Amino acid sequence: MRNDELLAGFLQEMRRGTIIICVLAKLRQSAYGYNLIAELSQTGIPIEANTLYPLLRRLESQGLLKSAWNTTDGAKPRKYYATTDFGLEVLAELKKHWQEAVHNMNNILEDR
Amino acid sequence: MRNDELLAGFLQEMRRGTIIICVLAKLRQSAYGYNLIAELSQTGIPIEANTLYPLLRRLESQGLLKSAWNTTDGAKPRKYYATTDFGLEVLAELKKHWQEAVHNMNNILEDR
DNA sequence: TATTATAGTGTGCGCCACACGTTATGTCAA
DNA sequence: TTGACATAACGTGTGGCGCACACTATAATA
Repeated sequence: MRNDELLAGFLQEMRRGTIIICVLAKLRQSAYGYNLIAELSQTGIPIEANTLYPLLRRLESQGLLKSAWNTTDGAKPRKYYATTDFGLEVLAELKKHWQEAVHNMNNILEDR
Repeated sequence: MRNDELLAGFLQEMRRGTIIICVLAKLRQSAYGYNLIAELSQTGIPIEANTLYPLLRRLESQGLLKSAWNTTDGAKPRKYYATTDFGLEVLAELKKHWQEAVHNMNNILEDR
């Protein structure tokens, strides 16, 4: 396997665990899928639509997100998602662990 | 599903992408599996033996690690692994992307 | 003989990406 | 005007990969 293919795989794995925390954090302000993809992309966190949509549904089924269709403004129906209170609790926990992880990683990376 | 079960799953996902970079970094000094587990655990990065062993083999098959049995000192045979030059290159790339990811994550987490 | 150190395998499950499908809205030209 | 095409927005089915769990195996040591 070529160098860049290998790397691409690893980076994908790296993103994998962080996507959830990104989504929960972003959806403290409600947004719809298509929009979220653009915003995350802008912030340097690319995510495929085919990855995000199932993720949103999963997080909702776990009670971390709530959703509502917005068809009122006469246009394309959009499904707005937002983080629930429970989601915020989980986010806080994840954030804590994330920061610890970053700290630990830095130790290992800088070590010798 | 209960709160802590959910969290445990997410944290596992979070570790998932970082394990490779930890292993590559740690094995700049050669070590054997059982030992590595202890060292990583000490640094706050727990990893299951059943996870690490296949990982080491995979990374070796990808040319990122090299291994050698040490049976010389008359004791339990230990398989020492160490990061190859190629592995070091990949590590450098991963490190770069990791630091970017941390930066991006911080933006999202602190935002608003 | 039991425990611990050390390495390994087989299986199930979850998640991401790829490919594809679907509906609705705008838009531009014949 | 209308048909063709792009694009916004949401969705599903499938494959592959990697982690964890449970388990096996061997050597040393107490």
